Amino acid sequence: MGNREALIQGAKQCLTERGWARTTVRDIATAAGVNHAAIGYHFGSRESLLIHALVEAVEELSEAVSERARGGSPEERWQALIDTFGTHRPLWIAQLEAAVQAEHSPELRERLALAQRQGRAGLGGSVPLAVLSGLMLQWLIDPAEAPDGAQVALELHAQSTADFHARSREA
Amino acid sequence: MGNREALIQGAKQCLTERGWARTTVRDIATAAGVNHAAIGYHFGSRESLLIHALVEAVEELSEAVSERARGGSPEERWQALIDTFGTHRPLWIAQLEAAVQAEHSPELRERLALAQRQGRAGLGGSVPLAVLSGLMLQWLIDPAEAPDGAQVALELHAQSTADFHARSREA
DNA sequence: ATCCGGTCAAACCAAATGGATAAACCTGCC
DNA sequence: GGCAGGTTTATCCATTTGGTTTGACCGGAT
Repeated sequence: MGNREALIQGAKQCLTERGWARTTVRDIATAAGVNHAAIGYHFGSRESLLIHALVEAVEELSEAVSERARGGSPEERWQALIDTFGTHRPLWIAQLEAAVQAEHSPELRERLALAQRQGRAGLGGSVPLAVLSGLMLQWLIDPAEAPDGAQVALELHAQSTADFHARSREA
Repeated sequence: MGNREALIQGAKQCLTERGWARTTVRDIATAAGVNHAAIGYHFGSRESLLIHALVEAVEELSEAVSERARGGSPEERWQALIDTFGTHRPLWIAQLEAAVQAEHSPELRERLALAQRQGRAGLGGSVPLAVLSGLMLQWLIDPAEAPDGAQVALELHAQSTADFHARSREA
C-alpha cells in the first residue's frame, strides 16, 4: 500500500475516532505510519485529504447499504439495515461528519447529493432513505432506545392508519 | 445582554456559519463583541462554551418543532415541519453538529438523548422522528430534490401497501 | 553505471490557537 | 469617599497547527 492510500485509510480512522474537528495532520500521519509531509505532497492540504476520505467512506457505505436494501420481509430488511449501524459504524459516522462538512464544502455537498439520489433509488423513495438516516442518528446517540426492525415495520404500517385518524379528526 | 449571554449567541452564530471545526475562540469573541478572555472566565474553555451553545440550540429547536407537530392533516403537518428547515436553518445545523460532537462528548450525548425522547413523544413514535431528521439531512444537502409534505404523506401511506406486496412476494 | 522522474521523510517555519495573567472597571454598599 | 465583589479587557505565553523546504531514496530506462 502506497502512502497515498495509507493516508486515506488513516484519515478515515481519525475521522471516526476523533472527528474532523479534532483530527490534525499529525494524527493522520501517525495513524497511517507516514510522515505528515506526505499529506501536502499527495493532497495539497489537510482539508482536501479529509474530503477525499469522506467521499470514499460515503461511497463504501452506499454500497454496503444497497446490498442490504433488497430481499426478505420489510421487517427483515429494516433489521438488516439497522444492523449496519453496528457493523459499519465508522462509515456511518463518516457519513454524518460528511453531512456537516458539506455545509462548508460545495464539492463535498455535490458528492453527497449524488449519493443521496442513489440512496433514494436503492431504497425506493425519499421517505425510506429519511427513515434510515434518521434511525442512524437515533442509534448513534442512544442505541438502547432506538427501535429494531420489527418496531420500524410496525410503525410504518401504523402510519397510514394514524393518517386516517388524523384526517377524520380534522373534519 | 451580559457577556455570558452574548458569548452563547456568538457561539451559535459561529457554529452555523463556520461549524465547530472552523470556529476559534477569537471568532466567537468577535461575533459577540467581547474580549476572548471572557470565554475562559465564563465557561472555562472553548469546548465548554460550544457545548453550552449547542445544548441551547437543540432545546430551542425541540420547542419549535413540537409547536408544529400537531394540528391539521398529515400532509399539512409534514409541510409545517419541513418548512422549519428553512425558517430555523441555524438551529437544524446546530442539531446536526451536535449529533457529530455527541460522539466525543458524553455530556452532550446525554442531552441529545433526552431531546430525542421528547421528540419521539412529541411526534408520536421513533419513525416520525427518524423521518423528520432524515428529511432534514436531505434538505440541507440538496433542497431541490427533497420531498415536500404531500410527497412525504404519500410515501408514508404507500409504505404499508408496499409492505404488503413485499410480504406476499416473499411467500 | 548513470540518469531521471516520482516518492518520501527530517527538519524548519510562520501563523494561529487556546488559555492564563494581571490590571482596570464598574456597581452597589458602608 | 472608599471599600469589596464580580466582571471585563489588554496583553502575554507556550504549544500546536498546517504547510514548505531540502535532500535522500528508489525503481526503471538508457
